[in-house]
Amino acid sequence: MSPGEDGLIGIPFPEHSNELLSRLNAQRRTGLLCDLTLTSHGARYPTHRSVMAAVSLYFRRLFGAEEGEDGDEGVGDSCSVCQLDCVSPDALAALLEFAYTATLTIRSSGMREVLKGAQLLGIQCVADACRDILGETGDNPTNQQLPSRRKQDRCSVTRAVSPVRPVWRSPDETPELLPAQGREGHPPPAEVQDGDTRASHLGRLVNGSSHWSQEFTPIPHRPEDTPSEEEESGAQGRATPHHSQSQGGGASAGSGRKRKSQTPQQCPVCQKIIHGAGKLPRHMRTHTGEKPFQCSACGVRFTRNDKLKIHMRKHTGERPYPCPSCPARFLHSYDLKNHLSLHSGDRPFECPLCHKAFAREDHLQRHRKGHSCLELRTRRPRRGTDPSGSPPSESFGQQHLDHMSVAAAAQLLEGHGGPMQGVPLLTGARMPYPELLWRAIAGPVGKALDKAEGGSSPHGSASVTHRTWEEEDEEQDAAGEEEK
DNA sequence: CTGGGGATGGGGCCC
DNA sequence: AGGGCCCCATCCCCA
Repeated sequence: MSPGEDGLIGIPFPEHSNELLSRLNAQRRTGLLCDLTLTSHGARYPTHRSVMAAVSLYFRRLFGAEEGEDGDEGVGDSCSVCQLDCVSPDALAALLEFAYTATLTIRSSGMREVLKGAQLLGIQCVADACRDILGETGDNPTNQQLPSRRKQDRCSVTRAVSPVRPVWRSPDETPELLPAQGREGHPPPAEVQDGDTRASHLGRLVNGSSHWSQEFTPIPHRPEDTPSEEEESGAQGRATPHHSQSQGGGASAGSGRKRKSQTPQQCPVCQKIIHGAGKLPRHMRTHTGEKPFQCSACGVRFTRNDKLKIHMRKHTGERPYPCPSCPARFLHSYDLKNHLSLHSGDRPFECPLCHKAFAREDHLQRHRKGHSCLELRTRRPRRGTDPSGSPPSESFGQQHLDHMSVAAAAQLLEGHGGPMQGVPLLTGARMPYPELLWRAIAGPVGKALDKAEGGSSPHGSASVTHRTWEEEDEEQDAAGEEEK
């Protein structure tokens, strides 16, 4: 892994959004922290402004939470009741349920009312889903879990504002949805189409489908390296990053990164470039923790099916790698390789400092990381130089030479020097998340905390130090001056 | 501290 | 392009 160039790492918590929504819903049901009550024909629905503003463009604009709005015109905190008689109570309840559960549960007979409410309130995905069902299957009562879709004719979308605006008579009065009339700070609807006459009491209403859809139109100037919501969610799951190739004739929105045509793909979480076609989903599971491959014998789960396959050898007793020199058999080919070095007595991995030889490279690394090689610790090299100060063993091949230089640098950062210039060392997902987080924040504050807590990370990984060579140099220099 | 086994994640090759 | 299979490097754990 290329150590995070910017020192930032992403630690996903896939369940967070669900848990958050679930708790908000629980608060709604108990009325806890509810600061907004929606009413419809006498029915009252306690809710949260922030949630409604998040889910509904109407409320976003109502509360002045829309980007670029200063909120001056928004409804102040004093208003707590919003009368929405234009939306039927059942539809309003369904939309609120959707807002807090991400699931729309409605009767087919109420589909049209929900569609109308979704259009009025600017809940685009619900409106789209309702239209799809009404248009495609009409009265399909079974399809109650409606997918969130953005399928629409974006070519016809024009910049539009809320077709309706609330009227607040006083802080204690309830607002009503009325036709927009050029609200200050907002241009009037750029394109007002023939209205839905069913909402007659709202006066001239627009066809909500196009007026709210702009809300979900991809932002053309979105930074190139910022994954969209769709990319994010897709990458967090098993899907590969993608753009819909057919929407709007392709080519336009988002400048169309064509990852699919490129073998290397960048992880949206850790920014690592993953080589190999189809390898990104595999990598993403290291972030999500998803382990879709379960052993049928013992239930242990794995992130990869090839690891499960190897695991199954433990149950079947299969050890496909026999040693030609002894009866030993092994699960892995590299286990056999390690084993063969025992027969040959080869110890090709020699510590350049104490010249102790090891049969395995990782054992050499461990040796050099640990406290066994005192010479390394006393003769600490400057950062960026070969820690040994001498060429490695001649038994090393060139490939090994290259490896050693890299490994040595990694060791310096990992085990002896700490992150270079405070940049956390990204050593891969093998490091537990708390440790990764600790390293991510292990800037000056983290180091100070580290020293204050005896040099241990929050969960006791005392072997991890965050001191840099510069820090040690400074300390040594200071000590030298004190001696003078 | 060391040797050894096993787990994990990335890359290459192939289908 | 996606996935299977394999190898490799690295890490963790235990004796």
